[in-house]
Amino acid sequence: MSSATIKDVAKLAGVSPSTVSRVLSQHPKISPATVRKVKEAMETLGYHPNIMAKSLVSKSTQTLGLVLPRSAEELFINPFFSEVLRGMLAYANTAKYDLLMSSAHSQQEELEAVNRMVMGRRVDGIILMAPRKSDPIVDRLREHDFPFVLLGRSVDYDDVLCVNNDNRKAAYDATNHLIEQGHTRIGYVSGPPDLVVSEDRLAGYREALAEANLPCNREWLVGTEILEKSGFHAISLVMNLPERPTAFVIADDVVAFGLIRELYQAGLSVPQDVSIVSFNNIVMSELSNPPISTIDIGIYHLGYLTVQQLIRKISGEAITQPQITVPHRLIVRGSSVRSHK
Amino acid sequence: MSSATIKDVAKLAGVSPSTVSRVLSQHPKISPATVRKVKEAMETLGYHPNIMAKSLVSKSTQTLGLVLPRSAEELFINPFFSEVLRGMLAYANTAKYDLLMSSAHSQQEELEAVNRMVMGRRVDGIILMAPRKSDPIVDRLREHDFPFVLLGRSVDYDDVLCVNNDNRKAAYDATNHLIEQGHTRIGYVSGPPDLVVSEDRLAGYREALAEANLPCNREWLVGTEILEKSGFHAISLVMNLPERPTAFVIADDVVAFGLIRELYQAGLSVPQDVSIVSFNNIVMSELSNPPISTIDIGIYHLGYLTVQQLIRKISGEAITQPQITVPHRLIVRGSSVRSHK
DNA sequence: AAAATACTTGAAAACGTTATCATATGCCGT
DNA sequence: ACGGCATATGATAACGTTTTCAAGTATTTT
Repeated sequence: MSSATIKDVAKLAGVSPSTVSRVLSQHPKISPATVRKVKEAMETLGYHPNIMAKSLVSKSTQTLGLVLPRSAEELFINPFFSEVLRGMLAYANTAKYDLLMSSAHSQQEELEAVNRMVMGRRVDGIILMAPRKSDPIVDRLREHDFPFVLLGRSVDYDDVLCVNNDNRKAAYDATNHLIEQGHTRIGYVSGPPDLVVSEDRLAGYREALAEANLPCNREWLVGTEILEKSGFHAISLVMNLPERPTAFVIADDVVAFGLIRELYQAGLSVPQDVSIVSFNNIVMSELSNPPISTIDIGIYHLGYLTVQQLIRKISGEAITQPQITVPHRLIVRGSSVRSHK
Repeated sequence: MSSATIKDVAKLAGVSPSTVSRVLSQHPKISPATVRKVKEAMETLGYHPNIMAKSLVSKSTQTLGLVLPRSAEELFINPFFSEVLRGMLAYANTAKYDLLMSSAHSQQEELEAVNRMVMGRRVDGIILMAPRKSDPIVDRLREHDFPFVLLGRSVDYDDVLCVNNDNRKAAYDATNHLIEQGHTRIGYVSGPPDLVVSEDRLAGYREALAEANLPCNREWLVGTEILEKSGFHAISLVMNLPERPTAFVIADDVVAFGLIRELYQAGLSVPQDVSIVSFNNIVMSELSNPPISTIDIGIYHLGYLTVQQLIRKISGEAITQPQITVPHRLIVRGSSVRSHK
């Protein structure tokens, strides 16, 4: 039951394939009568254009590539990912684009996947998530002048499209909030250290402390992976220090969840003994006990705008602002304010 | 900078395009010397095959379609989705398949997306998530004899491929666990009512109650959407009844989170006043306070096996078992056991 | 040593579209 | 009424692969 081709439609409608193609692409100079005939024929045959053939000649696939970074395991478990994907799909959908996803377990596979997509002309543009410092793939795509957009900040070039938060400022705000609550010993639990975002946030944290003339003890810097479990031991180490922090800025809500639980088991409670501010404002941060104070970074928007920028680039629209910053805002909840001091 | 074609490679290597194609597809009868020459040429030209052209003639795209249901908003916010996607991508990756995602806001769009993918020969097979009772898309794909797999149970046909849990038994187990803890008034908070899975779980819940000769009060059945917020009001209603439940089976961990918080705000605590068992075992259910007792349904596996089945079907392998059931297991945590009775 | 057989390569036709160019028809101005 | 000019359609050549068929060369068989 192989599907009908443009020729079948042409034959049934009594016109040439060219005419059918013109009807398909809504060519202006075509008589209403013919349009009707052709559409009728398409209907009765259940015709749908073969996208491969179409792409082959028109060189446009209406598809965007999304290669998941090799740290996908971490990302995935985090609701951050589904939310950003939701934003991406939302815009893609309005522009009639689809998303082609590929996952990679190693940098080698990552490069292969990009090559398959890009060089194989399988996608019109590509989205790169969570860039590391100086990513070879970025260089590659830049050389080939292939449309792509970074979800995150570009370290090396300032002409590449990217959509990002002001992570430095966000961490600065988070830290400042804790300072305003009267904390003087504030720790930091970071994400994967080679991610650009981790670096930026650490900088903002440091800046806020410096500005308030507060100490930034190396021992209070927990360098955990984004997965919640890995940080556990580190946390107990920190909390057993003679001079232990009374508050933490945490790079991710999921990590915060783990931390709260860990502290609870150690007999410490949030926010009475330790205050907490984290990042992302995932749905469950509001439902936690206590609810988690967090920086809402507009994840959905991040995804939405990323795709919007990419599609603009592909359509050849002039891009006035290659680097977009999505605003963040601090949401204060129970984890960082003690009801009765 | 348009990329090199197979002809360019052929010219540089001094052979015919056919030969290059044969090298590409690892044809057996081709001399080692030629292979070397051709590979060299491909290397220097940075050649990558054009997948569109390849698919056009070979009629295989190495791509699987995933159309997100119109209730995607709900699904997405739930970590369930990223986990199942992770499993899907993992297997797809090993088999060198990519995933083409499309989101739909209405049933109309859903059908369009499937048509674009299937009739446009853009994918080799398609994954359908969270099927509703008697889905027209299933009928359609069946008619066309197009490879597809259901993540969930097929209500109407027993020859369609599907990967599922024994949701009836899972709910039965969850309910039984609460009964064993001594509860006699057990409520149920369900997911979207038109989903097959909701129906199955409700049945299991009822069965367990009936078997234990316990009442199944209609007023204790909270029909919430899967999003955590919607259930709030309903819950307060239930808890204000003269004869209120002392335990709940909850269709989803995220809903459980919301419920615990809501109860807490009403001055009730878990598990002292109300016990809870839910479904999915998302990462955060372990990190909750108290940790949530839940049925682990093997989400990752669900996704992994779904793609495995689909690819088997596509490859024409004989499928002995069209319907696969992924085992579940009850994980007892703090939300359902009172430390000191 | 001739014939049969195996192995390796090339030429050309397909796959289902779009796009360019040419052609036929009807209409207008003079 | 006739050359010119829109307007609507058709023929044909791409697009970059794979695949079938045939042919050329090397190797074996009798």
